Amino acid sequence: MNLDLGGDFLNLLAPEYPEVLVRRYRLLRKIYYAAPIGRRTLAAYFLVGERMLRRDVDVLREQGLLMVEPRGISLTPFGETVLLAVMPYLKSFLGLTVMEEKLLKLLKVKRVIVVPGDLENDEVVLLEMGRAAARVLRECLVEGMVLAVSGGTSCAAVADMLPAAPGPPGIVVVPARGGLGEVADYQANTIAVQVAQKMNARYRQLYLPDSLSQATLQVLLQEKEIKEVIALINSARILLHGIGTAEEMARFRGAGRKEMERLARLGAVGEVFGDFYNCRGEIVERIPSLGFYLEELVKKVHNVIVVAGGKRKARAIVAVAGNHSRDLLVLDEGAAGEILKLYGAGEDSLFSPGSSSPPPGV
Amino acid sequence: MNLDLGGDFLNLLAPEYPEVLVRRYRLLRKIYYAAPIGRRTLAAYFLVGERMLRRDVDVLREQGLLMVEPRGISLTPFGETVLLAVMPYLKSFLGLTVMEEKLLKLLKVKRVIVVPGDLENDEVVLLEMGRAAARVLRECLVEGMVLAVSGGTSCAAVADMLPAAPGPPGIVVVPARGGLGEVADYQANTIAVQVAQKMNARYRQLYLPDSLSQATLQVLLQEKEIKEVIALINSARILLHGIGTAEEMARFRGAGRKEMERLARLGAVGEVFGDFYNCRGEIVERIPSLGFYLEELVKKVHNVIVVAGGKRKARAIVAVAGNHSRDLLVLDEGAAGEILKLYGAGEDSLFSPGSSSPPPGV
DNA sequence: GAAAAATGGGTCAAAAAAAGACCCACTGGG
DNA sequence: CCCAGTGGGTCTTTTTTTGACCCATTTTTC
Repeated sequence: MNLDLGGDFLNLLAPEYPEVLVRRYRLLRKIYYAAPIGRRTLAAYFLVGERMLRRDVDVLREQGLLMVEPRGISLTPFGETVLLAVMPYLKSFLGLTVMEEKLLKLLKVKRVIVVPGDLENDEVVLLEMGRAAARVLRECLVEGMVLAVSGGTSCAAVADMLPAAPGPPGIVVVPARGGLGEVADYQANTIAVQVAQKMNARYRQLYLPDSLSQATLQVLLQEKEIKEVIALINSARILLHGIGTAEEMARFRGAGRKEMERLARLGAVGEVFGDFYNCRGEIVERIPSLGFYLEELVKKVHNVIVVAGGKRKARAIVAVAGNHSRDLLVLDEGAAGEILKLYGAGEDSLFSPGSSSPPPGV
Repeated sequence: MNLDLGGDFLNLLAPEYPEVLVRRYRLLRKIYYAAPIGRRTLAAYFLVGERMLRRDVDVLREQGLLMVEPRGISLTPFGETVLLAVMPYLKSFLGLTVMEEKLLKLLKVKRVIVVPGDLENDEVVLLEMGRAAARVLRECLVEGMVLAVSGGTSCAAVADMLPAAPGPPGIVVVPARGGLGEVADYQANTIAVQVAQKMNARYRQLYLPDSLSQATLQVLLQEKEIKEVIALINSARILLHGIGTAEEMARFRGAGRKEMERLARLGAVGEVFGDFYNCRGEIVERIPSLGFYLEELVKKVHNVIVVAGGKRKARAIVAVAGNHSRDLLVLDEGAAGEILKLYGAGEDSLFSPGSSSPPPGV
């Protein structure tokens, strides 16, 4: 699709246009996810004045894209259609399509989806990523498969956005790891349940705290229930997981200051399943938790789907997906832009303010 | 190219954008043809305030598309590049591409080029049409061919825009008709000379007033000089001509009121070479002028190129090109839109104010 | 069922941007 | 040499935008 070039040319004639376009799109998207929602709530969300937001709402209402009712603002059916239909064009327009192509070359992934926006500015981006991943996830499901899901906000978003419709028969959903001291909503166990219920599938739980002494772990691993679940995990054909930054994950696991410094010295930037990766994708530290590690698992799994977003995760994503094969990577524009800025030819964008794009001059 | 749909979707989010886009494009184009040109002159041309025009100029200057110097405003090399490159995208954006496809089906022409804008609002459209026709014309030229050109402003524009570069050897340019009482610049003779000189080709002139008594005509036709030129005309392989509206042409030939009424009664709407066509493409009246008529000529000619624009010529164009084979029709958005409104599924556009496009609502 | 929170619509004044109408120094072609 | 035409600057007026409210109503919550 050679729309990009044309879009760029057209933008030279009306350089102020992309900004409003993106602003209105974000508005539309937010309403889609939060409807019915009020004017003031929206204004607070986007950190703009109430009146300013009102103007955009008025324009979009006049276009028949949204309706404003006493209970709040929502999309019209037409608005929903447009929101969905406009996505590929907007992606082309924003250069996300070429970003995807660049990332395909840069990373060791079979497929890349870049979602417009930045997780760190706009939380609906997380839902959007979840929706994208969920759609692909459903396509991958085959009768009788075991699906392993990890924890974290990203995976939770996938579960959230998964349409509630029966999947193929015989699917079993298992958590890909034990419980971490997280909020229940973001635990692998919780997410596994949610996914299974939406698809009307079976599920198993893994009651195994993540941070245990080796001795205790060995004892627990003899338990029949736990052994069974671990066997299931190891037989998974689909694996869905997120990526953590080394710093956040270490802090999260209650690492002391000494340990943090050690990780930094080792160059750890990304974390998955207790394994810490440096920027070249080498595992520099692993927290012995369960009897399996990601690397062995990944080799047997048919489809590995990764979901991660936000600028701050750029390095972590490259660390994990740069040298280890993944089948699908869903990320956001913020992370994608940062990755290309760090490791490839960077492209600045509109969603992430601060990096304005000066015209090429003559 | 499915850019149109995307453009439409994107326009739903920013409905005010197409207007500025077109306005800036017209500005750029006008400067291209009239550079160096001053702010005030431009403002007068577009019928807008000086300050308003200034803003657009400022924006485009900041984009590096044009430079403003003491002698006036002109395009930068980059601006010229953009102006040329943006054309196909703009045409898609404005729906001209689909217009071309519709016209191909509606009319009996092998190829259609619709130029953005309306001749009647913006005179550079004429030049733009001329440029488009000139480019194709040059492609058609083969060594030793005879090229017959007609008169009128449209053909004059083609001659104007023809790049001054030698064509294939042995080309002979002849006027396709005798002199009409027109301004010299628009006479077929003049245009033939201009075309020939630009291509460094030979040419012949036809000194034969268009409106003569049959008797006088017969005498003149015995002249060796004239017989030779007529023979050349009849051997032409390329024919370039415009289209006149019946009314204007009749008035132009000094028709009385009675004759005008007669033509109207006959349903004459278009005129070419003294032949008047009704809307079904039938010749309802012919002014005996030379020994040849268009129909016989067209059959022998390899390439017939027609250039005509302006809303008021819509009916005439259909009358001539609707039932008589033509190889290339160059027209403007105004005429194209009017034709489709009259004879096909009309599409309203931005160049022709007055026909705003309301959103489809829900 | 009542109270509380949130909704859209409206209004008004302040602020900012746009627009119009100039004047001025200067260039460049005739 | 002159003078029409040029861009730049500036002033005021007008329009638009923006912010900050209040109000009647609906919806939710307790």
